[in-house]
Amino acid sequence: MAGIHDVAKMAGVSASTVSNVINGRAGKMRAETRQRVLEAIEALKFTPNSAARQLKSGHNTTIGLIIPSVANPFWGAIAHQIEQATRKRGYRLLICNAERDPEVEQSYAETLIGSGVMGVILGSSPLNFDHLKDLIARGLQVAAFDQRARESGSGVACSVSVDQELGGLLSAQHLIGHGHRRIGILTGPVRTNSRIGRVEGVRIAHARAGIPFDESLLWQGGGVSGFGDMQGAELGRIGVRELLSRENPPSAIVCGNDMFAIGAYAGARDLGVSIPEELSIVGFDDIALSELVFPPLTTIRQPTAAMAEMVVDLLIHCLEEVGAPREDNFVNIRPQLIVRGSTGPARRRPNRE
Amino acid sequence: MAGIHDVAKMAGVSASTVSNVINGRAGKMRAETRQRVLEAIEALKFTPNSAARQLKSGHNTTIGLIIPSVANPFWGAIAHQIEQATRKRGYRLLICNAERDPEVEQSYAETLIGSGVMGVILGSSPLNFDHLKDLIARGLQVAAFDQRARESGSGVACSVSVDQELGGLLSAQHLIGHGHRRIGILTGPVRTNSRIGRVEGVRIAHARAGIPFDESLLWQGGGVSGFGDMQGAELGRIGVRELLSRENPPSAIVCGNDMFAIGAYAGARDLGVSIPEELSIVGFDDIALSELVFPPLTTIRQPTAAMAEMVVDLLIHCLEEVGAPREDNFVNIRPQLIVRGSTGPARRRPNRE
DNA sequence: GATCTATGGTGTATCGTAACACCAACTGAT
DNA sequence: ATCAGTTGGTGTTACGATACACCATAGATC
Repeated sequence: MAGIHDVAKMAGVSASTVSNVINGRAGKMRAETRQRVLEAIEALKFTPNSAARQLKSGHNTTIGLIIPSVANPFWGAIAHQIEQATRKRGYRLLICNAERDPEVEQSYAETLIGSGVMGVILGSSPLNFDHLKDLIARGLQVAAFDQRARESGSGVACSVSVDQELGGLLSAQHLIGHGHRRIGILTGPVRTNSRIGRVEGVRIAHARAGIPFDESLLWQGGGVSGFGDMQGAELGRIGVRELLSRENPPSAIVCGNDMFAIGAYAGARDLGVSIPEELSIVGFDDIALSELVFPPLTTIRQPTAAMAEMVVDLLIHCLEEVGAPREDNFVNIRPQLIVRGSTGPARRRPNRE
Repeated sequence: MAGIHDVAKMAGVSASTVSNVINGRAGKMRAETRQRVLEAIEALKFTPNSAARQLKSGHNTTIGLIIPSVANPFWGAIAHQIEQATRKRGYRLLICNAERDPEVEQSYAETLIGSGVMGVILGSSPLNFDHLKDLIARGLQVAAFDQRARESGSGVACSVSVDQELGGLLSAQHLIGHGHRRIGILTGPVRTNSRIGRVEGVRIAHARAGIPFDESLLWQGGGVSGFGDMQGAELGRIGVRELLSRENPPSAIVCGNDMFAIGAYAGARDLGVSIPEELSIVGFDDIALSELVFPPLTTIRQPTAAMAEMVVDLLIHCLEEVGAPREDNFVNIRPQLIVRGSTGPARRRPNRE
């Protein structure tokens, strides 16, 4: 492996000059010298050793992304968009899978900080950031994605999120507007701020319409320890079957995300229940698939491309200008209800009682 | 940020001893000393700086994964499984999105090598590895995933892949067995070895059955420059509409992957064509979604979990034992036909001629 | 009592780069 | 002729962890 000195020797200059060439300080030398150095770099296939580089400069241009699961297309798409946004700004992205497990998250964050990363985007929407407090104290900048980091006490530098509560509200209002009175919820464990917000929105919609929300219709799948991110669709399938087998089943279901909804399609089919005639379903996220399944899924759209650009912008800003976080570092975006074919008027319910 | 010296000072030992503690050379010191060091590490929240560490040792325990697109659930799942396998072996994984673009691939590979990564798993199945030749010459170990690296001239260290040709063969044979005589193919540009293999398999099945393969039914979407990995489903939708609008449309379609197939479902629906009664569809990959869509998708299963373990094993082996690559570093796995509901007997075709 | 050998450490060079303080040579003005 | 300013560099040091050679002390052996 060629080092900067080899290049310097070949070009007949000092290592410092080579360093200057590499780092674009073109004004510091003659064009001719620069050319010679460039040729030597080319000839020796020299790549600056980033370990050494960041050892000296103390930081690097990599940011980390910690998400629940790349296996969920929503997070896959997000990762993809964040990666693009990151690359456009001259940074690189390190993607980590943490399954929402605080320990794994912490371990990855430590790994990241150890490799010089100073900024991390966290997609898991945890209830608190205690597990990262030490890291934050050591200078790690954390951007929360998927929840608004309200109390500045958390130490989070910035956040970008859809207004989860509004999303839940919109989906439930849409259903209520169609005459649905018993609305179920299918979600992973309601132990993250994003899910809490969504469920709360559904409750508020009920309250506003003067309809009681039956807590027994809140189905949470994903086990005691897990969060059901990997197997969202499978859980949706199971959950819907369970809800529909009840005494007094719901006529509509709000899903924690689109994968749950797609699983719910399968579960409803298993039972011979047709959508939207007998059961209305609303998703959340608006992944690309939502439009392709049948019936096309009514869902809450998160403008992920714009959000990706935004977090990356905010985080890099926090990284480069070490000012105190301002209030507008915490962005809340209005989600949008996309009405497609999976929701319809509530049919007269065969009154069993 | 605490360094090793701060820890050393606090524990009243030298930096060397701290280093020994960190690196598990427990025999080198008294248990009591070790304990003191450990406590100091804890108190100072010390994380070894991996940049400095790998500067000295020259390498690190990170491997890279370069895939076409995390936005495709197949690759998302693969990334997830490779990440798990990697972590189990004490390595970390750097995931990169390269869209099959040789230039982006090369740039990421350079970035990776610059950050000390010595092994990369490549999922893009390119026709050749010329763009990585220089990097390989500089010591980068490349594992090909999704294609068998036949000629050792490529410099690839190992490979794990499903037998693509066999996959194509199985899917086409299944359809031919159901009486289909006009079989279409829906795929991204046939400019990667994996796709070439799959298509070739379909051709072979035709040849064996003595049926001519109509080349005009090979639909390739994804543009001249792109590879159609991000928008597979969208392309499948467009492609199927195009094929079905022909004079003499196919009665069955083999799809390049499951996302194409799912898109094809939507396209067929757009045209009011029912699956499998009027059109049979076979996918490739067997992603989790395949079982959930309706009708459940007949597809070719790639045993991704096992394959992920295998590549990681092989690559780490190549990394650690610097022996010459043996023949069994190149694994070819038999894919499996999973028959579900999207394929059925060919109906009598309304003979338009 | 002298020497040997574990045991349990320490001191320091080293990795490849960047930052920073220099400096040589030339130009043009006085 | 002298000086200031500019251009185009050079030399040295520091970054943080590690490997390796080295060393101090205690107890064992002759």
